[in-house]
Amino acid sequence: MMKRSAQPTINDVARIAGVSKKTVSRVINRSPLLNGDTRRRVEEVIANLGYVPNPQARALALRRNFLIALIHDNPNAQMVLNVQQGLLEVLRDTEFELIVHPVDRGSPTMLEKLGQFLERQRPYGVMILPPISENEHLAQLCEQIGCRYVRMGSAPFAEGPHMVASNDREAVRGAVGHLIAAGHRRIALVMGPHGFRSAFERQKGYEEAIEAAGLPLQRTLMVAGDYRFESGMRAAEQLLDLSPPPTAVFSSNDEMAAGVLHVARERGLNVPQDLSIIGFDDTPIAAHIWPPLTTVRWPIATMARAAALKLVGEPGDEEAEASLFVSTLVRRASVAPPGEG
Amino acid sequence: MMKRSAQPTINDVARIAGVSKKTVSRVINRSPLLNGDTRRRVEEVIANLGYVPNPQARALALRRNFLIALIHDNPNAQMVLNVQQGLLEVLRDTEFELIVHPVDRGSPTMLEKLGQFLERQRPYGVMILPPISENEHLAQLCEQIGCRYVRMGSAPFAEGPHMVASNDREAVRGAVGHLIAAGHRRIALVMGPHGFRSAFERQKGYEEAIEAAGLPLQRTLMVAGDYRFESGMRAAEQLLDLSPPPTAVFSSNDEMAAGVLHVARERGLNVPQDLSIIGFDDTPIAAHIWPPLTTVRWPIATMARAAALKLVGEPGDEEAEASLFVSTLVRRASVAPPGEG
DNA sequence: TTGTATGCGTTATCAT
DNA sequence: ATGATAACGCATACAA
Repeated sequence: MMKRSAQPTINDVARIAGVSKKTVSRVINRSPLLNGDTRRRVEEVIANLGYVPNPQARALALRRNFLIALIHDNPNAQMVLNVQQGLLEVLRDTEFELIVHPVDRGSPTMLEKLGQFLERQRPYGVMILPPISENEHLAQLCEQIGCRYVRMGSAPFAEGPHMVASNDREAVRGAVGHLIAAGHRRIALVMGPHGFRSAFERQKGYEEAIEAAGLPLQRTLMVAGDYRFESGMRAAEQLLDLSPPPTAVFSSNDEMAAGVLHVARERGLNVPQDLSIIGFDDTPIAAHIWPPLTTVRWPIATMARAAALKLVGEPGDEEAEASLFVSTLVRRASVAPPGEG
Repeated sequence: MMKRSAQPTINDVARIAGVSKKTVSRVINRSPLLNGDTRRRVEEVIANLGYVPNPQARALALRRNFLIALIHDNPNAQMVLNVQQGLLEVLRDTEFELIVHPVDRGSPTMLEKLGQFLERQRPYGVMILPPISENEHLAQLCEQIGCRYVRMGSAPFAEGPHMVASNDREAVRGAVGHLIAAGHRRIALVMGPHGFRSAFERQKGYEEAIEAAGLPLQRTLMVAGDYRFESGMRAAEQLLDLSPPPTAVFSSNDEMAAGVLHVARERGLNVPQDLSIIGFDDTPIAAHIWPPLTTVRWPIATMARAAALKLVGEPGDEEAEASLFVSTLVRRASVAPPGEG
């Protein structure tokens, strides 16, 4: 029976500690009914041997893997990465690993495939990113399969244990309020794509700020976009052709804001003197374009950490209780009072 | 024994097909010694039942998981994400899943921890990103443990089956050559951090291009950076204080190039009229700043796909043979002939 | 509080 | 070419 070459198993621990496998198993799984002495003795052997339970065997016996799955579809790259970082900060030094599973929203078999994935892989928990997180069927699927899940979104559309949300509406209200406070009266909105909760919330935030200031809501100042650079350019062209053109624009994300900036520059406009711009996301682009972009930063990594804690944390963890996170306005150089209009 | 509720198992298939478990197993694993009739019959039952082998059980029996691990440390976000996309394109619709495992280069226990990770998780294969991919000990570790691996880098520093490399040196030679062809003679280099192979290769490419043109290699025109925006700014300040200042600068990545652009703008310089700039990476930033940045694009996603194929593909796959990939110069608006010097 | 026997779903060994 | 039986390493039911 010489196979001491590889990892020690639960049998080795049991034999050396002079107890049964089951007792070792109890120590590992923190069973409450266990003699303190026995526990200490076993723990010592475990430490000496450097024993770590075999994840594959555990997964088979428990019918549950020690994996956290990140499910997303087509959000911006920076967000996915920030989420991964936040998740991994919590998962680091735990027995959990992160598995990334993109899906094709729009595919008719998406739910079916995801169901197969969950039933096969049996992850310990899943983190679902927007916009696919808004899909109620997906949440129900997790529920049915009995898989823990946390949804991320721009508004709290689920219960606390299953949700990490930012307050996009409020944040945008603040951002547009900042424009109004600077003296702007003709403020445009570049919207996100139809059907996205984030786009909806940001639009609402804009509308509420405009109305709160007693300003008229003008449809011509609200133009559609799809969160991409090019759509920001198209929106800017449409907006700057207006007479009079807006003196400021709030863009529902940074990438479109960069597009607006691009067009403004092409037309010889000075930002912010001739046109103020505010974006949303605080991507690296925002700080690196010229002028540096005033934008809304949402605490993605913090939200991801909280989500991971909800998924794998001990109950009662304070940090895991939070499920609403506030975004803040990052003031840089793309906002100024309006010029002579 | 009523548990037909869940997934069908290999036993169900065997019973219905009227064969033994082992035979089903042989079908699944494409064993060559198998009667064609039997195979077809079993395959039919498998299809009818929608049977899929349980990954956890396979992992336990095979002592090998059907996971591909992406190991990286602190490279730029865009690269990690592009790699993930490339990898996932190949892994999609296979039995493999992607698991992301960042490491802390510099930590003295890094190798040890990684060893534990590999022995515990037993991934089917690992993809190692630069700069940690340059660590020979890590490669040896994979070798010892018997884990397939592919290293990614800026030069082919390993054998084909274990390497996907770009030709940074040649690409930079071309980029700097482009500057020289435009008439520049005082061309600066913003270097990457010491110890990075990519930084080294890009520097060599610069030097080779300068020397090939019969130009003098001037140390004052070669300034250190660390691949971050701020270091690009510091480099630019140092460079633009020179008299005469350079008429063009090649930056070893886009982020630093954006920093150079930033400082040039602060000093009232026009780009490209007063200063031409070329970057490296073709990150989204490059296309979205003003002026759009001429830069070197390396085919990260393609490299990642090839790596995935090396890891999980059938032997003989042509696409999996490739291990050197060419980067190309993307000409945008940040290069012009030098003004009156 | 602890141990025994058995199951999880697959693959490997060694028969036939 | 196929099958019976034993791993694989851990957890659970039930007994002690």
